[in-house]
This record gives sequence, C-alpha cells and structure tokens, in this order.
Amino acid sequence: MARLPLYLRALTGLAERGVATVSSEELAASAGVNSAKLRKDLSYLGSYGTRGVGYEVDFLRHQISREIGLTQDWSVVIVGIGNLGHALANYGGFASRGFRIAALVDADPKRAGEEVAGLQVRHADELEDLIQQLRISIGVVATPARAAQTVCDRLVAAGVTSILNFAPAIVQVRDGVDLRKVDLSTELQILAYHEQRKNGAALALTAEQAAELAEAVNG
Amino acid sequence: MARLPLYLRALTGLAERGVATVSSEELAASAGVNSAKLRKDLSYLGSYGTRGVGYEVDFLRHQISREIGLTQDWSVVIVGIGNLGHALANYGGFASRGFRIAALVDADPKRAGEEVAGLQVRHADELEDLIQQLRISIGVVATPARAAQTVCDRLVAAGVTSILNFAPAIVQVRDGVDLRKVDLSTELQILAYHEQRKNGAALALTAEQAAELAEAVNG
DNA sequence: GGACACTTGTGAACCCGTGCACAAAGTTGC
DNA sequence: GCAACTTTGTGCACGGGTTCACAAGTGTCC
Ligand SMILES: NC(=O)c1ccc[n+]([C@@H]2O[C@H](COP(=O)([O-])OP(=O)(O)OC[C@H]3O[C@@H](n4cnc5c(N)ncnc54)[C@H](O)[C@@H]3O)[C@@H](O)[C@H]2O)c1
Ligand SMILES: NC(=O)c1ccc[n+]([C@@H]2O[C@H](COP(=O)([O-])OP(=O)(O)OC[C@H]3O[C@@H](n4cnc5c(N)ncnc54)[C@H](O)[C@@H]3O)[C@@H](O)[C@H]2O)c1
Repeated sequence: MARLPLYLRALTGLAERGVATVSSEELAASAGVNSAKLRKDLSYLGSYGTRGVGYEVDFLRHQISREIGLTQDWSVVIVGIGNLGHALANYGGFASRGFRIAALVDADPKRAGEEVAGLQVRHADELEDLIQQLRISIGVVATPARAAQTVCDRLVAAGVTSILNFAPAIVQVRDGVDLRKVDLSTELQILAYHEQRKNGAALALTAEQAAELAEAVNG
Repeated sequence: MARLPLYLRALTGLAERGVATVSSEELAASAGVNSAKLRKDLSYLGSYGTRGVGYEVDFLRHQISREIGLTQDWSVVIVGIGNLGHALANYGGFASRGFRIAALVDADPKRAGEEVAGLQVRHADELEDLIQQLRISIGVVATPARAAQTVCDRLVAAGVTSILNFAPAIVQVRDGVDLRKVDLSTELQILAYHEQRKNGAALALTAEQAAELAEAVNG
C-alpha cells in the first residue's frame, strides 16, 4: 500500500517528539488522510491497535518497517550522473531509510572516475558486473529519455527487478519487474492546467512579457 | 486530466517522426494506456477525431496544449537551491514546455549572489518582491522538510496559487491553492515493498553485508 | 453509388478505493 | 465490579474511474 511510507514518516515524527501512543484520529491528521482509511490500512497488517487507547508508536513503526521491507538494506544503482543523478547521489535521505547507493554509472567516459558523494562513477560498460557483484536489486534511471529503454533492458537482463525512472519516456519491462515513473514536467503541466482554470489565464504571460520582466529584475 | 501531458508527449514524438495521423489504438500504445480510455479522455476536449481515420497529430497536439495551458508561458520560482534545486534549475526540459524559471531563492546568505543556470540566486527575503515583480504563479519547494510549511505559507501569501513540493513534509494550504507532492523516498519504499514480496527478501542485505561488498568493489 | 473495412464516440457494466457509521473491545473512575 | 467513555475494526453503501462492446460515421475500392 502506497500510504504506508507516509504513516511511517508521521510515526517517526511523533517518536522524535517523545509520543508513546497515538489514536488513529491523531495519526491520520499528521499523515493528512482520513482516520477510517488509516484504520483500514493498518488492519491489513494485523490488529496492532488497542481499543480505547490507540496504537503504540514504536511498535507500529517497527511493524510498518517490516511490512515495507525496511528492516533490510537495499542496494541501489543510479544510472546517468548528470544534473539529477548528482542530486540523487548526494541526497542523504535515502541512506537513512535503508537504501544504500551502491554504484553510480554513466556512459560518458569523461564522467567515469569522477568522485560523487564519496563514490567513484563507473562506466556504463561495468553495469552488469556491478549489479551482480553488489547484489543490486533496485535501479534508478536518470539518463536522457532516448537511453531509458536500453538502460532498463540492461538492468532487467542483469537481474534488477525494480526500477525508478526519471526520464520522460514510456518504458516497457517484462512481467515481474516493477517500474515506477517520476515525471516532473507532467507535474508542472498538471499545475498549469488547474492554474489556467482558476485565474482565467490572468497570470499567464507571453514569452516576450516574461523575458521583459526578467530583464528588468535580473539586470 | 493527468494523462493529457502523457498524450502530448507521445504526439510530439510522433510528430517528430513525421506521422500525420494516428488511430486511438496506436496513440494509446505509445502512451501506455488503454485505447478506450484515451478516446474517452479526448472526447472531453471535443470531437477532434475522424471516424475511419483517427486523429490529426498536429491539430490534436495544439488542442491539448491549449487545454493544459501550454500556449502561454508560466513563471516559476524555485525555493531552496541545494542539491535538488540546482538540478531543477539546470534542467532544460521545463523551459521547452513553457515553464520559465524566473527566479531562484535560498535562505543561505552564502548562496545569494551565486549564479546558477544563468540566473542569480536571490536571498529568501526577496521572495515576495520577486513573486510580484515577475508575476510568478507557480512555486517549486526544494528546501529541507522543516522549512516547507513556512515557505509555502509565504508563497501563498505573496500570490502563488500552485506549488510543487519536493520536501517530505505534510504541508497544509488554503482552499484554492494547488499543492502537488513529489516524494522520492516513498517511491523507493514502494519498490522495496514489492521487491520483498517477490524474492522472499533473497536479495536484501544487512548493512554489514552491503558495506563489505562495497569495500570489495569500490576499493 | 454501394458494399466493405476501419475507427471514433459513448452507453453500460464492472471494479476498487473511500468514508460513514456502528458494534465490539478495552480503559478509567468510583 | 459496574457504568460511562474512548477508540478500534469492519460491514456497507456510494462514487468515480476503467474497460468492454457496439452503433454510428467516414474513407476506399470497385
Ligand atoms: N534535472 C532535472 O531536474 C530533471 C527534471 C525532470 C526530468 N529530468 C529527466 O531526468 C533525466 C536526467 O536529467 P539530467 O538533467 O540529469 O540530464 P543530464 O544530461 O544532465 O544527465 C544525463 C546523464 O546521463 C548520461 N547517459 C546518457 N546515456 C547514458 C547511458 N546509455 N547509460 C548511462 N548513462 C548515460 C549522460 O552522460 C549524462 O551524464 C532526463 O531524462 C531528464 O529529462 C531531469
Ligand atoms: N536531493 C535529492 O535528490 C532529494 C531527493 C528526495 C527528496 N529531496 C528533498 O528535497 C529537499 C531538498 O533537498 P536537497 O538535497 O536539495 O537539500 P539541500 O540541503 O542540499 O538544499 C536545501 C536548500 O534549501 C535552503 N533553505 C533552507 N531553508 C530555507 C528557507 N526557509 N527558504 C529558502 N531556502 C531555504 C538551504 O540553504 C539549502 O540550500 C529536501 O527536503 C529533501 O528531503 C531531495
């Protein structure tokens, strides 16, 4: 269930503030969901609550972690160490959640050897070897769109069964492989769509207007 | 509708390959959706197809662009120019889709004045002024989680009505403001969840094992 | 010009997630 | 111990999105 990580984060926040037990009502509020939904979600994991009291924060935290698979470390390879790849590699939030960035790979020979976030960037040729030697099961694709399908094919062939794709491309993978997509341009376009409906395009600009304003403000 | 950007991208790809008309079946395949769904989606925009033939690529592209609001430019401010903020600022894919990165803002005085992607980073104090002068309607939040709510409040108070939030925090905004969240850690956790179910955790490692392997491979 | 092949647009069944509402269970106070 | 209160776990109804299936429209070929 896609909401478990959300609950886990809310619980971690509560634990840090020293809270020992929470009601579904409170926890639902901190996670931004309906309390009935939260109870139903948690009931799938088992009956971990106490009627009249609520849920024990630490215990529930552990149960959710186990359910998600966060009691174990997962090795991740990032393919494509450009703008986005750098940011991801340098992000500390992954390691703290049990995701170990095990390897960085790029096709550009100039990038190979470069050190990013304490890890040497490897050449794309080594991809398969790294996956097997480091027992990597999760791949992150941050290459240009045109390379995405090829990279995913190679990841899958080498044994990776979960992929997070940032490239704006439709990628096909065989059954049994999980592919999730993060598409930032689409997110912005959805916002623009609603924006247009809201303001009757009052705030939209032509390219010329925007350029003029930029000139005036930024010099 | 959240799928329109997807269709638009598929259409752009077809247009570049010189295709003049597509059937719903073909277009659905390139967008990775069901053809009936696609037809129903497009029918909301009007009857832009020709029975027996399909849809005219260029015409449909224009209609979708107009629907989303991409015939106009939107000014965007990025708040928090750290790892992620840099990547976003340097990304060319936004500008080419009608999103003009108008300003970069950071609270760190050391960052202010730094030039990123041809734009000077401004200090957070100037946020409200920049929003008004540059007529910014979309805000991107790439600050640490603890600053997210405050930043969003300031964005909204200054007139921003659409926010894309990358910080792993539950942010509340008043009605009429659109808030979308991109949560990369959650994406990875969802993958880990499925991964665990698939392999019976065969590929999961303890932190020690992972460290050992890393040592062996990376030196 | 008529038969045929093809494709859109949409009615209708279906499925799944959501939220209400309540009974069951547990706790507190006396 | 019992009554009153709190909170979980869940049956059930509602609604929105998805998919099937087909009638209605369009181009083509002879
Ligand atoms: N940077 C962003 O903020 C951002 C935002 C949204 C989407 N994206 C998408 O993410 C992807 C990466 O973006 P970026 O800005 O980092 O691009 P980038 O051009 O800076 O980096 C891409 C990197 O991938 C490497 N590469 C290319 N082909 C490869 C291959 N076959 N194997 C391994 N590495 C390969 C390149 O050498 C380069 O270093 C793109 O698809 C982009 O559309 C990026
Ligand atoms: N880097 C990634 O790949 C990644 C991945 C997932 C999530 N995130 C999230 O995105 C956010 C940014 O990540 P990052 O790696 O770029 O962090 P970072 O620490 O590198 O950058 C954060 C920047 O925000 C600035 N800042 C802090 N408070 C501010 C305020 N009130 N106003 C304006 N600027 C402020 C800081 O000065 C800093 O430059 C974090 O919430 C992080 O959890 C990042």
